[in-house]
Amino acid sequence: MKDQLHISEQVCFPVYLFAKEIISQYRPLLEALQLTYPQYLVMMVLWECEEQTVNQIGEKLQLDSGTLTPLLKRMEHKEFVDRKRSTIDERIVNITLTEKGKALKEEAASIPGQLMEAMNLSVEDLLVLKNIIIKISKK
Amino acid sequence: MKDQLHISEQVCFPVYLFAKEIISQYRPLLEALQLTYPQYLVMMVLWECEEQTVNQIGEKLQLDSGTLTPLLKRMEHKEFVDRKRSTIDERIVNITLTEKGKALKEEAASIPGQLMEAMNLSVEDLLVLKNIIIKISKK
DNA sequence: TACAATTAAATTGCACACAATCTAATTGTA
DNA sequence: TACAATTAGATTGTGTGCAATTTAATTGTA
Repeated sequence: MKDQLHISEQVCFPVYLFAKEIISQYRPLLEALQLTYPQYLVMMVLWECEEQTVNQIGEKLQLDSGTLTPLLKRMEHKEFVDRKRSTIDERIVNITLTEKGKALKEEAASIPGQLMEAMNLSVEDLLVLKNIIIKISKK
Repeated sequence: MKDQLHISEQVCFPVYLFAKEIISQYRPLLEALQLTYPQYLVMMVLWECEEQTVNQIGEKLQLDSGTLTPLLKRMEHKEFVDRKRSTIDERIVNITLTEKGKALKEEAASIPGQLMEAMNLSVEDLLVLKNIIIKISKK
């Protein structure tokens, strides 16, 4: 039996490396928009629905308040979002897109295509990969 | 044409989520060994070859000195590795396993199996995933 | 042999990521 | 209605991850 504690035998290591590679390919593209990758994910969630609570964003992106609170404050400082505590339930903080945040969507439109080109990926490759991960994750 | 800036259309997001999921499944298993996932990767590299430079470890794991230097210091503090500056070339720091570090391999032997069980993954699933990522990454 | 270029780590600074805890507000229920 | 339980965010602390810079050592070359 092969030694499973061998880096070349690891299956999770390539996933870990690939995820880092993706983010590093996004970095220069997103830098032009003053966004990091997690911030870009938040923007995508907000472009779909312009007002959401911290919790709703966190559920969609699988991030907790310990990550999101400071991240959203940085995005507020860059004037992409507003943070307002709900008057109906004061525990809740509503995140809304600013005009600047909405406008950023146009600039971001070319990012998905640019990324695929940068990584030299085909639509087919990505679909196969995505479907396998979704299939595995769903178990 | 579909809106590519839609979280559900993203291919990279599932990879990012899956990588985080893997690490979170490793966490409780590795905690018993007092290791984090990146530290576990370093240990695997060292179990293969008990003396390596910071650079060699960094190349294998795709991590730079900004990440590795403090990480290795934490591992030194836990007495899993020794850090010794080379006498031949004083720019180089050699990392070696301590006896405690070598012994940890026995305890770690069950981790790969436990992880697959925890994530409910089959060998087939993982091989397919690994091969696709390697194929895509190699382009 | 001087000395510029290169190399290996370390350092600094910023931004996640997450566990654990805390605070304040709301809800459920006796 | 009191009041315990729950909920939403914020905070604290630790550990990556990486860009940029720094320091010290070594190498290449005029």
